[in-house]
Amino acid sequence: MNLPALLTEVYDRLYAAYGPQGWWPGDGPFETIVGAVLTQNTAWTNVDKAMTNLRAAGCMTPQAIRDIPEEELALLIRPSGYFNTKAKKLKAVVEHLARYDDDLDRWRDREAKELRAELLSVYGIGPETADDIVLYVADLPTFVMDSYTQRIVDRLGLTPAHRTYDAYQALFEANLPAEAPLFNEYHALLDFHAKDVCTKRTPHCEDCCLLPLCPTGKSS
DNA sequence: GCCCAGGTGGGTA
DNA sequence: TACCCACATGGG
Repeated sequence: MNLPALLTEVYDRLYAAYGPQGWWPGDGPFETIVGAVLTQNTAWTNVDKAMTNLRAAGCMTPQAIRDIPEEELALLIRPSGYFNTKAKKLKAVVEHLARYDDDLDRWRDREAKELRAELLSVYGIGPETADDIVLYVADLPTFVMDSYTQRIVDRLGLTPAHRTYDAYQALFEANLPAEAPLFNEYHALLDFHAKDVCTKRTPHCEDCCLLPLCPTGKSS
């Protein structure tokens, strides 16, 4: 099976097994950006506590985060871990948003790769966070990779020659139509599969929907 | 108590 | 380019 067909088969199997995931369209573009930063190497349950604190303090707007002292911001987001670092990151991000008068709708007309490159220049925004924002905020097609999705790629025997973020990402982007809704759903399905179905405790579940596609005979 | 969570930036060779 | 390491809380 060629790569486009294989990746389409993977998607179809995941979708059939789990249905639509509905990741991150709900709470508005700015909350999505905040969540993308706070969730860096952090469980979402902890991010949720920090987000609740920010809302309760009236700090869930770019201007409010610009106005609050960094030390107070750090205190609010403490439950999400790395709070000093993340406070600095959020400050850097909202500083960047001021260029657009905090109007994130302006990103929707951009080229995905160009916006991605711009975001990467902001302190605290690395490849995954940039892709989160491009895909889930600007609604532009870029494929989000993370540790879970890389693990599934590996189990499918598709590990790229250079095991870099960009190489894993290119695997999907070069072999699928560049459609934001597809990339959105695909990433969410991969993540759900790796995190909530094939956990480390049961790495090779016998009824895994991807098992027939894994060359090693082990599921993801 | 131990491991890990939807990473990133800075330093070193 | 390719590794290290610090950053830090909370749940299983």
